[in-house]
Amino acid sequence: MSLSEKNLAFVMHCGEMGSRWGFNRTIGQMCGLLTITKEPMTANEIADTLSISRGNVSMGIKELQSWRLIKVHHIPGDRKEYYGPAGSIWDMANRVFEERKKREIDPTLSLLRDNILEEAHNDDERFAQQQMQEIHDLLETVTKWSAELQRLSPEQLQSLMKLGSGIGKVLDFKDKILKKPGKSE
Amino acid sequence: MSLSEKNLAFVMHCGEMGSRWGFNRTIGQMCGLLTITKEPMTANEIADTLSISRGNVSMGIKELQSWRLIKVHHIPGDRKEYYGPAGSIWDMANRVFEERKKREIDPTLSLLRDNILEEAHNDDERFAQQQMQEIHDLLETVTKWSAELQRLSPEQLQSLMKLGSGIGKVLDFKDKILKKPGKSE
DNA sequence: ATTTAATTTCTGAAATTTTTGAATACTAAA
DNA sequence: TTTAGTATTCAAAAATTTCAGAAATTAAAT
Repeated sequence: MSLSEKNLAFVMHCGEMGSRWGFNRTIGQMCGLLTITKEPMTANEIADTLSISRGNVSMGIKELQSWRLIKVHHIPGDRKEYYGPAGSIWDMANRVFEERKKREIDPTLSLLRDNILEEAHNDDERFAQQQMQEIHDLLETVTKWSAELQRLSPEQLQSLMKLGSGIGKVLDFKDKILKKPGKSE
Repeated sequence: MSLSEKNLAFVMHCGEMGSRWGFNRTIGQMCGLLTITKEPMTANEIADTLSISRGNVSMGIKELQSWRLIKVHHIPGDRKEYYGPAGSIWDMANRVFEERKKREIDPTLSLLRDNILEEAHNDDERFAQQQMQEIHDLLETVTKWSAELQRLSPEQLQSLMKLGSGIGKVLDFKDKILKKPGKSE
C-alpha cells in the first residue's frame, strides 16, 4: 500500500496541479494514484496510501465519478468496491476536456446568447454587444470543433494528430477537396 | 462610471466564472469590464464601477498584465494610467489558452520527462511508467498542436475553423496530398 | 524641495474551500 | 432479523484564498 518514491512524487504532483485541472488537491492525488496503479484499489487503501480521511476519499470518489474518470470493480465474494481508471489515458483526457467545457464555456455561451438577443439601448450597450458577439462566436466555434473531434474515428484522430506542421499544407488543398464537382457543402 | 443592467450582468458573470477560467472573482470582473468597455478606464474608475478597493484593483491589474490580457494607455497631459484590452477577442482567448498551457501542462510535462528517463525498479514502477509515458505523449501532442495553430496565418485558421465536419473528409485525402511524388516528409 | 497625484505593497479580517471524524445509512450474509 | 463490514453524510475544524484599507512608494508638477 505504499508507493515508491518516484510514484509518490507523481501523485503529489497531481495533487499540486489538482486545482489547476479543475478539482482539488485530494482529488488530484486520487486521480493520479488510480491511474498509475495497476490493480484497482479500495477506498481504505486510497485513504491509507494518501494519508487522508476515509470520508474525504468517499467524497473524492463521488466527484471523480461525476467526471467519469474512475469506475468500480467488484471481486466475487468480496463486498468492498475497487476503484480504477475509467478508460485509457486518452479517454480520461477527453473526459476532463469535455467536463471542463461544460463548466467553463457552456454557462457563458448561454448568457451571451441571451444578451445578444436583446436590443441595445445606447452606445455603451452597442459596443459591449459587439464584443459579446465576438466572444460568443469564438466559443461556439470551439464548441463545434470539440464536438467534431469527438466524432472522428480513432484512426482519423491519430492521423490528424500526426499531421503536425502538415496541417498548413493540407489547408492549402482544402478548397480543391471540398469543392469537388457535384459535392456542395 | 455605472454599467447598464445587461452589461453589469455580463461583468458579474465573468466574476463568477473567474476562478474556473484561472483567476479569481475580482480579476474575472475586471477582465470582463475592460473588454466590453469602449474607452480604457483608470484604476479608480474600475474600483468604483465594481465597488472594490483600490488596492485590489492594483493587484488585479498586475495579474491581468502577467496574463498579457490588458495594456496601458496614456493621455497626454494626464498622469493617470488607462487600461484596456490587450487585443482582439481572439488574441485574448489565445493568451488565456497559452498561459493556461504554461501553468497546467508544462510543469507536468517536465515532471513526466524526468520520471520517464529513470530506470523502473519493480513491476509497480514499470506499470506506472507506462502510464506516465502515455500521459507524456498525449500532452506533448497537445503542446505541438497548439504551437502549430499559433503558427498558422489568420486566413488558414479561419479556413480551418470553418471546416467543421469537413475535417473528416479532408483527412481522408491527407495521404494523397502529403505523399505527392518527390515530396517526402 | 515640497506638494500633490497616483500606484503598489502589506496585514489582518472575512469569506471560501477543504478536510476530518463521528454519526448514520446501507447491504449482504448469518 | 440481526450483525458485521462497508459506504456516505454532514457539522465542525483547519487551511487557504481573497479582500479592504492603511501605509509605503513612486513620480510628476510647482
